[in-house]
Amino acid sequence: MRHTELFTKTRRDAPSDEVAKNAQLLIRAGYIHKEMAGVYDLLPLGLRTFNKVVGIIREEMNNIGGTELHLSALQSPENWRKTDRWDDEKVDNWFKTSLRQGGELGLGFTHEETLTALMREHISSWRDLPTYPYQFQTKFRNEARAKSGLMRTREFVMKDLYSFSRSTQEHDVFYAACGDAYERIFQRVGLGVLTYKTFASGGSFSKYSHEFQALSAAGEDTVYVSKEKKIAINKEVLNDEVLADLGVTRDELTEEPAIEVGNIFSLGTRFSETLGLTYKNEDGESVPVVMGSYGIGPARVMATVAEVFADEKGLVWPVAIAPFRAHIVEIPGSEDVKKEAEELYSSLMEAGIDVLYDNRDARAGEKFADSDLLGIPVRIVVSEKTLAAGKFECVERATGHTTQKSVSGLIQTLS
RNA sequence: CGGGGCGUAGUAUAUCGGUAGUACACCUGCUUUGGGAGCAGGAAGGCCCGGUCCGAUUCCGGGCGCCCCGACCA
Repeated sequence: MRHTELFTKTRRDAPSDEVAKNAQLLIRAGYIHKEMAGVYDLLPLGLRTFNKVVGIIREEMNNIGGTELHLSALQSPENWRKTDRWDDEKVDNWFKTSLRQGGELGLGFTHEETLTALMREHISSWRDLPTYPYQFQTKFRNEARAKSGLMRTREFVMKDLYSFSRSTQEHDVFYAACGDAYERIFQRVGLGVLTYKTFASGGSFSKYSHEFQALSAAGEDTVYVSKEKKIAINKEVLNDEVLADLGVTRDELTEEPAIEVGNIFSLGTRFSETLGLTYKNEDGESVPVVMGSYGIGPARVMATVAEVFADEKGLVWPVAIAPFRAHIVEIPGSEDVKKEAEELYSSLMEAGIDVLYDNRDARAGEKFADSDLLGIPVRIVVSEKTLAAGKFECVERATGHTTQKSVSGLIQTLS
């Protein structure tokens, strides 16, 4: 993409109504726009990174047998009344509205009810199980207090997968596989070393659930971590019994703030029993389906990566989720420089490399500052200097490491 | 939802009971061109409603919005 096609502008100043680093940087760099408290738009650059995160999650979900679908955001109260989650006394973060001709509606904050009810049409035999539908879909949560930029918003896309299994044993196998897939996802987006599969409150059907907590000063959660043993426990469930279960002592753990970037949860038969999702087993008996739910918020993942990797100059993206692989920065000079930059841009595009080409007629200082702020992994400078040298200047955003490369050298490095 | 703070051009800010100033961004021209250029000219602003006052952006009341702390966060 040519920079002149990108309508967003960078800002020198951080917005006065944001304190969170993720929001300040993403807004300054033109990745997102704040619509209101807890509600953000994804601008072209932000959408690119968001989609890369989504792509990684999708691949990993498909790899463990997930099947993508898309459920509605508008929810009829019917199923929620059955599970006793419609009443405002029970669930206080509903956005509710009504139909013109009367009748209540809710904007879904999760999808257990809808999907469980819908699966009654498709699951009737043991032969239909297990199955793992998932979606990337907008959730609405009427949070009492939105905060920390993209970390806690009122409208956000969630990848939510729901597992439908024949037995707890079968469920446990998938639960573990999904946990492993989550580890790969966070590894791939660059949060691997920071992210801990964390023991958390399990609810009525299992002793624990697991949260994936990325250690960060910006985190809202508190976890107790053993970095040696790669064990983490949410503060909410820290007690002697948990310590004994996990074979750690309190002394081995340090208290750390962390961001919950994902969670996996065993639901047992709570929803299937309440909503009547059963199957006939091999003996012809009607048995409730065993369920689990598994969530990741791609925008929160994006914000977490922004938060933990940014430096004083701006964003720093891992290659896997950067909006572009490389940033051609043309330092305006003679027509030859322009021609050279255009040719390089064409060559890289033809080689299938995602590249942003800063073809603006602006000064070097401004272009370098913008390039740093955007955080694209590699900057390729085209100028009178590089033209004279016969090679392009190639700078890694994360390290500042600079090399001189030919077109073929660049294509090789960036492919 | 409790407590605190804030609301002035596109952005970030200043001042003031009487003409609202600055920087960046924007428009025009000239110069400049490897780390957010210079000069000249230009366009652009007081969240809403009410009160006090000769006069309110300023003071008072209410509303709305935003931020922070706490509570809350299947």
